[in-house]
Amino acid sequence: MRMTEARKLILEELRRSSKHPTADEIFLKLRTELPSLSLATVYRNLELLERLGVVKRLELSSGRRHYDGNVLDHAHMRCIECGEVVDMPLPGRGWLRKVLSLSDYDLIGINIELVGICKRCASGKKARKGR
Amino acid sequence: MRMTEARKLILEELRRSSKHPTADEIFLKLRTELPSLSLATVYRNLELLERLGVVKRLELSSGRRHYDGNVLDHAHMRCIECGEVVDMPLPGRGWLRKVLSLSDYDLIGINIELVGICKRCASGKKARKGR
DNA sequence: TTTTGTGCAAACGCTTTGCATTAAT
DNA sequence: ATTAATGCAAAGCGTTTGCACAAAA
Repeated sequence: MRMTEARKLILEELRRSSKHPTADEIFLKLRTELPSLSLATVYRNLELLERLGVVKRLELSSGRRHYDGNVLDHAHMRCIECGEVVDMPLPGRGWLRKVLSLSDYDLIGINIELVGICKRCASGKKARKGR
Repeated sequence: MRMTEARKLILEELRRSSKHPTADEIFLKLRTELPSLSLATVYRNLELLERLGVVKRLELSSGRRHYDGNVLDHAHMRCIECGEVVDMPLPGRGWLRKVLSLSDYDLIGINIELVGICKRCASGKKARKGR
């Protein structure tokens, strides 16, 4: 694996921000620093970084895929108005034990998405940008 | 709202099975009973039934959207090998209270997806069909 | 008879891929 | 020099939509 300019920037961007960006948000952001960058490269690198376990793919119900530079497990809260996503703690061990005992599954991962309206949107102060 | 043949069959199918089908799984299933049915109609009815709160849209990380005839809140466990989805209980109230106190959001809904491998797939007895 | 619902096919939005070219090693 | 990585454009795939027609009410 070669450490290319694109790769480095994408990883830095994910590590730097806590904003859980989508592929094209990353693309638009980095385009200024690396004008030759293409969206396909962003997608390819995100897939690779995810396979390496360096970055986490978030399956939110926004229709788009989000990425997270923080691999430690946590849940997410998404605002249905503006699309903002913030980190939340996981439920306690008790629930997990219950789930495992009920299911007969080998657990690989957990995706927890809380959906709501953030304070700013609730008070009508922020422009709509997501769905 | 008119109770058409298509509508009735789609709703029945969702109520009957605990399989959390996708739009096109429903389409393929009902095609035998109602050959004139089109995929677009399935999509339109699912959206309508969801708006009515009669059916629930599941945001799983399979790339496709699943629907659930059980509107009561519960989590889901998905097998990454065969795509099977089974119901699981929600975490306890304690975690919810913590999340709400930390977030400043008005909570609207919760999507919890556990990802794992079911017993049959783990023992190599079932054919791959999902992702 | 009036609308709502439908089938069809085209459009859409995000993601993936084939291929020729570029650039890390 | 070798081969992974890239840009571009096209293809893919699930979902949505415009429109003329069909069928509930």
